[in-house]
Amino acid sequence: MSEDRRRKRGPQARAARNDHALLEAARDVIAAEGAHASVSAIAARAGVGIGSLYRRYASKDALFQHLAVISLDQHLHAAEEGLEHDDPWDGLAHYVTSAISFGTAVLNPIAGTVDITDEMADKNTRSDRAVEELVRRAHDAGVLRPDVTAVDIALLIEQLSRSPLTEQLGYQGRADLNAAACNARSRIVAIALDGLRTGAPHALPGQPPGYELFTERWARPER
Amino acid sequence: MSEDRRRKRGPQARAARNDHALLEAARDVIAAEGAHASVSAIAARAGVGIGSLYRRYASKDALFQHLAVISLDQHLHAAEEGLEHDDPWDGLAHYVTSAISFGTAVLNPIAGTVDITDEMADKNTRSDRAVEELVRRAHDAGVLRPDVTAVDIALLIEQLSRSPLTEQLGYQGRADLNAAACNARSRIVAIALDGLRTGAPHALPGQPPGYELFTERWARPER
DNA sequence: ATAACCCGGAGCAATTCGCTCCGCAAACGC
DNA sequence: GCGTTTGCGGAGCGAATTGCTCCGGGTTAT
Repeated sequence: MSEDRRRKRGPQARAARNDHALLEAARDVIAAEGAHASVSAIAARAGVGIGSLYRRYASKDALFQHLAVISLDQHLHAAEEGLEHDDPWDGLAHYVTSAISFGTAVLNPIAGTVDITDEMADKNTRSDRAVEELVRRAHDAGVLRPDVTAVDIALLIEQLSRSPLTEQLGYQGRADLNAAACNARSRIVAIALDGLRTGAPHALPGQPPGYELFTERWARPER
Repeated sequence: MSEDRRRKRGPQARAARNDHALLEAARDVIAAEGAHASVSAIAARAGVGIGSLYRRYASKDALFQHLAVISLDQHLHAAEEGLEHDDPWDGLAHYVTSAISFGTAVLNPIAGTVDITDEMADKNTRSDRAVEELVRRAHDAGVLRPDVTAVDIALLIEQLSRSPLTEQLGYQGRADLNAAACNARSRIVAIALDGLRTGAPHALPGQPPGYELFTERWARPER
């Protein structure tokens, strides 16, 4: 086990890697289970003991708080990156796919457990503004269907960010299933994006998924 | 409280209504929280005591089992109804919207807790076949984009069936929020359907949603 | 009024939770 | 080489939550 952790030397490097793994694990588990996610599940998914978790974060709430700050940052960053694209559609699509891929999903589930600082509220406002600007640009360019609003897009992102349990199960030593889930999700996102867009459909990414993503215990006849 | 329950007379009528409310509540709560949903949450959402729940179902597992059977029936029924439409697109769209609206979402979360009878596996096979037929018809008619498979659609349905917590919160005496959530969801479904379809976008249903669906505690500046 | 019926929720044992604490292994100074 | 330091993992604690039982109270029919 420690073999994997020694690619960079020193205890500090391992600590940093653990910290990152913890945040990512927390994001995934919360996206799948909501705010009820247990610390032991998060630690297990990160491949870390709960002791290590509590050395870095004073409490579960502190972890969630930190996660909320980070997610808010990522969200704002994705929106601003979108505005940097010259092409209005590319900008909007970049924002939507980014927001879905790192879990904007965590923000709403844990919104009740963290306390929102002024700085966080400010970032939230700024990203809302940026998204509205992205939408306006796309509307003006005629590439986004005119009856879709920024709120529609926000809700779509929230809906598509929630992980089905499949991904969680797939993680435990089943990298193949995890990859299949990523592929399937990217196709769904592409479908939704084409639903937002005016004009002809755009080719779907990846390979068509098979039935393996559905719970195996749910007996599906071989075909 | 009992005033509301006496629209139809007699204890049997009330019992039947309770039973229906229980199943619907279980469906909603599971769609929002997964298989970890607690019986007390289900009973509370149905507006009945836990005693009444346990008079009708021997255990939590029994309730889940019954719910799985019913959902499987509804799912198969929706697919077969879709095949009865003459228009291939209408048939597919009917299936997708139906499957999303009553929670096909419950099936996968609870697949591990129920035991699957031969009859259930058979129904599952039949609905898979029916969906594939729906997809084939739509492909042949050229109304469904050719790179979308039946599995893509199944995964899309699963993703869109999962309820955000908003709806759960909205339920508790906030009919307005619940209606807003339904409206917002129907728009998202319509967007996804347009992403599946070839040709020009189809008008979105309902009214553009506002930000009220996001957790209120997540401070959004009034605009 | 009496009997039959069903509903709701307090309360029980068991499980799960967030969290603390301590024994252990790896890196460092000598 | 050996002690020191540092961070790790997980057994185990009390508290909270869980699935479930059981009984007092209210409603309907007679």
